[in-house]
Amino acid sequence: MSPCNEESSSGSASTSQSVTVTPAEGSTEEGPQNETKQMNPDNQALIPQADHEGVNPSAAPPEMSEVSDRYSSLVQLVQEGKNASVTPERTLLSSPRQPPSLPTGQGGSVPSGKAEKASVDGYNWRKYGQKNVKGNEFIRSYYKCTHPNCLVKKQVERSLEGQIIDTVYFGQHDHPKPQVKVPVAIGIVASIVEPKPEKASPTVIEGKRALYF
DNA sequence: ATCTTTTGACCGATT
DNA sequence: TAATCGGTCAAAAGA
Repeated sequence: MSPCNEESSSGSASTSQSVTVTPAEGSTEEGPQNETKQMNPDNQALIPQADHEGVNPSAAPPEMSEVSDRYSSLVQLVQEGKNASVTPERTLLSSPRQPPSLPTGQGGSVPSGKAEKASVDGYNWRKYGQKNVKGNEFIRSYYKCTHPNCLVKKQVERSLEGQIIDTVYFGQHDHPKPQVKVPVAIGIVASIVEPKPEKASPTVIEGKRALYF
C-alpha cells in the first residue's frame, strides 16, 4: 500500500534517470550559488519531457570533467537513454563557506535531532539512510518526502565539516507544500505556498548545469 | 503512542 | 570473478 514501493526490498537505486537542471527551488533564499538537480526515480512523478531532449544536459560539455563523478554518472545514464522521464534536480549549497546556521537542515548540518523535517524547500522529509561516500570525504544523507503519495527523494551531501555540499532531488512533488503556520509578520516576507507550477511545467534550464566544485 | 533519526547490514551495480 | 561503491531496509532508540 505504501506508495513508495519503488524500492523493492532489494537495495540498488532505480536507475532510470534523466538529468534536467532546474533552478533551485529554495534558491529564493539560498542564494545564487544554489543549484538544483532533480531526477525522477522511476515511475510517475515526472512528466516525460520528451520534447526537451534538445535541452538535455546530456550535452554535458567536455570541460565539465570537474563535475562530481556522481553527476557524470547520471549524465551518462541519461545519455545511454535509460529513461527520459527522470529529472534530477541538484541544489548546490556549496557556497564554500555556508554558515551552518540556516533556518532548517539544509543550511546547517543538524548532527542530531530533527534534521530537516521542513526544510527550506517547504516539504517534509524523513531520513532513511546515511552513507559516507567518495572516500569518506562526504556524508550523504537520504531523505524521502513524507507525503503519503509522494515518491520524491532527496540526497543531501555534506562535507566532514558539516557543510552542505549539494542537494539532489529525485522526482517532483505532486502535492502542494504542507501548510506551515508562520507568524503573519514572517508570512509577509515569505509566502509559503506559491502558485509555482511544481510539475506542470518542467523547468528545464539547460545553461544552468554549471556545477560548482 | 507516534514519528523520526540513527546505524549496521544487505544487495545490486559498477569497475 | 572479485572488490568496491552506492542506495535502501529494518530494528532500536529518542523526542
